[in-house]
This record gives sequence, C-alpha cells and structure tokens, in this order.
Amino acid sequence: MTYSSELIKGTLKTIVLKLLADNKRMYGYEITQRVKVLTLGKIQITEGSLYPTLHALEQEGWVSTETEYIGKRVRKYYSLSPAGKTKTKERVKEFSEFMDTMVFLLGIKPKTS
Amino acid sequence: MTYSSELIKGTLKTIVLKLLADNKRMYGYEITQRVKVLTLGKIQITEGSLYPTLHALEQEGWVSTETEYIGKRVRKYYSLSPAGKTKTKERVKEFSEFMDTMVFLLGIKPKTS
DNA sequence: GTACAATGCATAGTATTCCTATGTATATTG
DNA sequence: CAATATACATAGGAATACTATGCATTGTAC
Repeated sequence: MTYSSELIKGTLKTIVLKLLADNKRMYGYEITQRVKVLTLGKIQITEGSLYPTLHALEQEGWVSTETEYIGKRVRKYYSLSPAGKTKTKERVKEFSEFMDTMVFLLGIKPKTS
Repeated sequence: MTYSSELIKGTLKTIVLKLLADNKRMYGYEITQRVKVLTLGKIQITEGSLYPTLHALEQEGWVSTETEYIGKRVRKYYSLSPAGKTKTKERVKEFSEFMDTMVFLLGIKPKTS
C-alpha cells in the first residue's frame, strides 16, 4: 500500500458505503479490486480489514446481503439499505468538511481539477 | 461540531508538526488551544492524546524541547529539528495526496476558495 | 495435466492511534 | 476564596485496520 494505513483509519467504512451507493451491489473481493483500480494502487484494502467491516455494516443495518453461487464458489453481494443511503451521505459530508478544515490547517492548495 | 475522533486518527502528528513549522516554538497547552481556535472548535485535541504524541515526536528526534518557568509553573517548549522540518514536508505532502485520492473516490467537490 | 496464481470467503491475534479518566500543581478572576 | 484556566503527565481502554492463517474453487502457464 502506498499510503500509510494510519491515514485510511476512519475512512474505510465511508469508502465502502460510497462504492455501494454508486454500484447498487458489490461483493467483498470486488470491492478490494475496485478500490485498487480506482486509486491506481494507492489505496489497497486488505481482505482482513474489509470482511470484518462489511460484517459490521450489516450488523448496523446499513447494508443487506444476498448470497449467490458462481459454479461451486460462493459470492456474497452487499447492497445499501435505505438507512445505509442516508448514512453514506452523512459520512461523505463529514469527511468533506474534515478535509476542508485540514486543508486550511495544513495550508494545502487543493487540486481544482 | 466536533469531528469524530476516528477521522483525526493518523493526522495528529501531521497537525502538530505543521504548527511547529509555522511557529518556531510552542508548548503543549498552547497547541491544543491554537488548534481549537484555528478550526473554530471543529477539531479538539485532548491533552491525553497530545502529550504522548509530543513525547513520541521527541523520541523520534523530530522536535527538541526547552523547559521554562513562568513563575513557579513549568512550561515545555517544542521546536522542530532539521529532521523534523523534512518530516513535516513529507507528512503534509502525503496527506495532501491522500486527500486528492479520497476526493476522487468519494466524488467530492473541493472548496476552491 | 499440473503446479501456481487468482478468486472468494472468513477469523484470531496484534499493532497503532487516540481518548477518558485521573492526578498534581500554580495562576487568575469574579 | 472558590471556581476556572493554565500546564504538565500517565494508565487503562476503545476503535480501527492489518498480518497471518485457513479453506475451497477456478483459471492459466509451462
């Protein structure tokens, strides 16, 4: 992983929720690969952190699951619940505001792409 | 509103280093107050997290200290070492790049203030 | 056709980071 | 003169993500 994993802390759930908001349904392994591709390998979510996170999201009622079989191999799809959609917006907004504060604190010029 | 402390995780050292880069020397309590003022109360660094962090920075050789007495009360000033100045730039840059990645991932419009 | 890589799930134990709670002491202010 | 602010410190705990490991199936390169 490029970024020190300490920076990722606190943002993993937000990343997962946002992906599910954009994609209707995804399975765990797919999420790890998607993040890797989207970030050009800069963020690598390990399975050891993702699966417990997904279980937590389900526990909290923000996602629901459906299990399918691809041949003999199981695949567990996750999709946002209505509560999860609300939570996603909250989380993204909170992170966005946190970033604005950090940009100011650290004197960073944000990419105005 | 105070940000959930989970978001702060991984950024505390960076914040402290940047403040020291801008201010030549500061003491612990002063840092907590400065951050509170600069962020309009949105980020509150507790003493229970700041002091151990400062000790760690000293341990790593990124800051040096000078103790002064204000009356009978002790005050411990911290200032960046040359290695600390380099480290600060690295840390700020790393966070900046992480933010760019997150902005893209989360589809956030950064403040182009 | 078979070793090796990739796909796909899972969890236990560990590391890191920060917070809460607590303690001590001095200075200021209403 | 009591409450609040200043100023340091640490022990124990909570939250988060990682490493290491395990199991099984599918695809690929030699």
